[in-house]
Amino acid sequence: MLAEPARAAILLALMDGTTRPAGELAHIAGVSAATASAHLKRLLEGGLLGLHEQGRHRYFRLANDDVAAWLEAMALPQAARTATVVAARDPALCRARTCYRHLAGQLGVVLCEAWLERGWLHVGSDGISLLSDGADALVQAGCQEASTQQLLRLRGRHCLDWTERRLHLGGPLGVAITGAMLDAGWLRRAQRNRALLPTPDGLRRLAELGVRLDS
Amino acid sequence: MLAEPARAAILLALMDGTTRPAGELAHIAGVSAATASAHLKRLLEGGLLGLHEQGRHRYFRLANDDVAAWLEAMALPQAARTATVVAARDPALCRARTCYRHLAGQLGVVLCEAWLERGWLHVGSDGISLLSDGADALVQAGCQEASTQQLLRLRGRHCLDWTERRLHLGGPLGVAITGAMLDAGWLRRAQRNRALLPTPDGLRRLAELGVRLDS
DNA sequence: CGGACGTTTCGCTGAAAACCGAAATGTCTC
DNA sequence: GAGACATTTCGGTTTTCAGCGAAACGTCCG
Repeated sequence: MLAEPARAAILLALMDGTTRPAGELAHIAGVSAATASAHLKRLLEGGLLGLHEQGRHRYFRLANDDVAAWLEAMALPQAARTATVVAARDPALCRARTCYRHLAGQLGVVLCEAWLERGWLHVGSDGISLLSDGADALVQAGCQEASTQQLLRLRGRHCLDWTERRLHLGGPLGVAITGAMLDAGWLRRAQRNRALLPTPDGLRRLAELGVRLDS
Repeated sequence: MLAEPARAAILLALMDGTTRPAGELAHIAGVSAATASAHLKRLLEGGLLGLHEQGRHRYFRLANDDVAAWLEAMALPQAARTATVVAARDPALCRARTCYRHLAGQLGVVLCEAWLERGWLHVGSDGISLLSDGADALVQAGCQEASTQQLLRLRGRHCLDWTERRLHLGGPLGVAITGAMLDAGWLRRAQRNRALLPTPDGLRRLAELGVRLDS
């Protein structure tokens, strides 16, 4: 499936969680609409893509979080070679970005590390869970959008960061926490790419929670 | 690389950590020696295989643990469909087996779970480490082959089990612990497949370390 | 209704590569 | 040194499939 450059380009373009019509994906992949249509059909039948039809448009997205995690894992060996190049090109992308739908980059790694240290995150055999101390702290710091009940139920998983080469928090729990921070205005999505820009207020709140960026 | 069934079969055959000559791999993949030779050349140049030449034989193996982990990750979606079939076919394989070179199956999952519970394993952002309590217990239980100094330095990583659907201990630390248990005679390799057979003595020792199999 | 637009289907071409048999290479054994 | 064996290289055939243009289909808009 990923052996074809055109298909890889399509999947890569969707890895930020966006939803795009067929024509745009054809342009991104650099092939004709007819060719792209054939690829999209195969990816759809292979269960890698999801589809949302609306009028004469057909919007494609990754099928689910598992697919995104799988693609991240697949891309690791290749990314190891070009990681330095990517990192040097965009510092913002290196500091904080979305890894599909959860927080990655320096900020993601530091958060995972700090909260493990404080005992807010617990690693069990069924995944990573957020303990009540952590959930309470998150809400008290102003992240009211986070539903404590929900956060305690969700489980996360480790995800290897291809710029930092260290673990950060992914899975449903990671997605929920990242979403709550976006809703609370701590982070803002960049227009151009997958970068996440911390707001001044967000930086302050995160520091209260033990998440400090060196630079 | 994996798009070709013949190449996939070759890699799959080497995933148990074995080392096999070209002719055998050709037979396993169901292609002629000439075809297999071409595939092996590509896999070698691609850095996926390692080579050990001995006389007129050329023995191939996976290049390193990273490749094995990568293949495991690749195979996950497919394994999910056929997992039940495989599990039903061989109970021994389901209880304990090698996942490349570390312990997997029920025994691997239970070990990881129990030692996390006891605080012998610690999950940090740089991987999973064995704390001195755990290393001491392992040696005291009779696993003298384990070098305490070395074990404390090594780091492990989570590995998702495709029969149990839960996490177990992989990475260099997992390999070292599994190797020590094999050397100590707690486990024995099966002839036919990747199964690991616990010896009566091994079962007793493992139970002392909190690793109990239900059945 | 009719034209513009996004998308898919169809028919076809060309290039990549998987595959095999035969021959060549290198190694072991007698 | 001769023959058996494992493996690779070479030459050639066949299969596979990405890719495109043209046509067909369905939707939106005036």
